[in-house]
Amino acid sequence: MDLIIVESPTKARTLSRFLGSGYVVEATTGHIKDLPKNKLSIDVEHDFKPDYRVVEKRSETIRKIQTASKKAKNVFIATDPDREGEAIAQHVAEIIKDKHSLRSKDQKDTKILREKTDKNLAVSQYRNIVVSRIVFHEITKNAVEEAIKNPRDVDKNLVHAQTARRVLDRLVGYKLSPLLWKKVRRGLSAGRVQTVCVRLIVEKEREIEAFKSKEYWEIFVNLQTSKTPNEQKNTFEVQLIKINDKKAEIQNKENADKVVSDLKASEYTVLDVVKREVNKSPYPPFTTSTMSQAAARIFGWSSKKTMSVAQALYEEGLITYHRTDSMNISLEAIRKTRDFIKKQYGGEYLPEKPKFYKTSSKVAQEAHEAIRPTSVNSKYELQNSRYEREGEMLYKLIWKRFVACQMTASVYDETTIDVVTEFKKERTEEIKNKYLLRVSGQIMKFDGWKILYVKVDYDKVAVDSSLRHPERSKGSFDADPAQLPDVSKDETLKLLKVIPLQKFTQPPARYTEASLIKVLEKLGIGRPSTYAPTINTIQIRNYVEKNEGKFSPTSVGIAVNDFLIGNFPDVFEYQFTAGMEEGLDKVANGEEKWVELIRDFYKPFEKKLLDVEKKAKRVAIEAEKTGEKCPECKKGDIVIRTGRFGKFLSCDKFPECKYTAKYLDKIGKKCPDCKKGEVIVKKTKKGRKFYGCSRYPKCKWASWRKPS
DNA sequence: CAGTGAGCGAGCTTCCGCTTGACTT
Repeated sequence: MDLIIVESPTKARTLSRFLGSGYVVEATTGHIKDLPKNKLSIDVEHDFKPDYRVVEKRSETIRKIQTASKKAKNVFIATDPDREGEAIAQHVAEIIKDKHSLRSKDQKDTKILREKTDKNLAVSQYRNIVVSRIVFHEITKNAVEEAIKNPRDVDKNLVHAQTARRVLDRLVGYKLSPLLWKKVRRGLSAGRVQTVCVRLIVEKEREIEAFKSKEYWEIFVNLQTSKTPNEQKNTFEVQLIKINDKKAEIQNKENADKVVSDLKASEYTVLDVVKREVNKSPYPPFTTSTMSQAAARIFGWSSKKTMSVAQALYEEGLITYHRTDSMNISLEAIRKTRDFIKKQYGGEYLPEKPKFYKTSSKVAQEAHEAIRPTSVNSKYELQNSRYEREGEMLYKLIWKRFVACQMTASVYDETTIDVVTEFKKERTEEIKNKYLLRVSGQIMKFDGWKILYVKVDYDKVAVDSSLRHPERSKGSFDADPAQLPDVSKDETLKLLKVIPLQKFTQPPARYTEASLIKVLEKLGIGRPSTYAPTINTIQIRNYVEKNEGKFSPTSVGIAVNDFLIGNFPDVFEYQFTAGMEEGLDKVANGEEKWVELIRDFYKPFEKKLLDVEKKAKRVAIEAEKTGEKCPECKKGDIVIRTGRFGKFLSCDKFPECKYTAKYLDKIGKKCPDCKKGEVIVKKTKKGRKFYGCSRYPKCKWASWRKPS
């Protein structure tokens, strides 16, 4: 019997199904060793030696792996092919070795026979067991069999890269958080990822505050061609785009009036009619990031919800792994999908060659495939699940996006009509300006991959606004070309109407979960497994608030942000993680020692730490005023403060006046149960919002959903 | 189901990344 060890229990189940009886497959369920969280667990004085311990919650898992390893002939450690996976592999090797070392202690005659690395043959050998490391990037029988043919030893350099990553994050988090407890408020936290996340939100808010709206004008002209006698199709609308060969920028009413009067006094000639064919390629298959963005935009789901639903689909065997930064697709899946497309839609929907997609992210680890249905032929089934309905919605979204990514482009006919002004003879003297106006539009000639979004029954679920290409903002006015009359070069047109429109520039948009994840991914900050938890953390810490789906910073968030950015600018630079990744790559390649990497970071960091600890004053957090006067001392203002148990009301004359009161976040509705109390918004210890009655504990009504 | 803030000082809070459950007030 051979033992294979993977990370995910679902993966273990899948593997044992198609590998047969010669194999036992066990899962680690993530990391099995880590730094204990109640202390720093890093010996800064002695080369940053980390104190990795077995994770308490995994003791049962570890025991199972150890027991199974005793019966095995070969142990293949098949944890994910990335940095974290290599560290888990190392830890698995250690706990297996421990088991056998224990035996050698008990029974003097059984000891480790050999522990060495050969080039091809692998391996650490204990008595009659061979332990080796294998990797595969897709869950197919082929991939696993290939992997088993190519065993290797655990890559120590890659493990060291993980150690460096882990130690760095621990040092940043566990050195800066206590500093915040001292200088700002108890219970706060800082970290390489979460602090940058808050920073993005704070800086966006400041951009919005600093934003000054500017007036501008867009001018449209309705024209008529005499060539087409057919009444309904002989008019069209063009937009002013250039004045004297320069981009038309009209900033106020005076200028707009001048242009309008010029345009009214002009004659119009067709300068050019350009027709061309435009191809629109399908979108790449989903990754965690793009899937979360799409589900947020289309269904309005939080990333946490999307990930939970995806987890259910994954466990049900309906989709591939959902925490991934990769767009790779197994060749087998591509082949089957191509067969499906040809059969279902016909050859014109099938490109000559399969389409491959590549991640643009430099920090991508690509341990898994893209998110795709495990079988394009399989019908959706997820009965008796709490996510029955949502599961279907998400599955169909994933299914379409994936099948589409292997289909041909959709083809459009694009028509662009350019019109120039000439001046009526009698006014040539007055009007010196030359105006260029344009209209362009596209009409679908061949639907290609868009057939999935137009005709297929699945469409009720995903009328997909994410699929709109961002072609609109090219400065020219788009129209449906079916509505464009057939005009020709040098033709004279009749002016019908000039339409000036006053507009104002809009402030930048606040982040949503989706746009935040997009930026984090672009910056290489955080990983697919941490996007949702990070967004959760910064809300639980009360650094940011989500209102109508948009994030804004709280006064605590702003205070902490300014303190950290002010004192530790380099750690929370947007480029810091990218720099760290570069260093980690060097460690992984054996070009640099991990201890050196950490030392180079820690030396100046520690100095700064001591400096700030000594010099920085305690930061005052601005309390929000309610506008009410204190009923006790009649002098102070009532403000909203945050204590250990959440928000409460107090007098701002504290400590002279000790008035306090409960803070009730009323939504303006009576309790549906007792009809006497008010419905208020409360938060669980974990930070989740729920609705309750203000008369609690007299009335015990509570609900996760907002009462109607 | 009272308590919260400032300060006193005991004992506590805290990171990121890998993986799932247990199941919320």
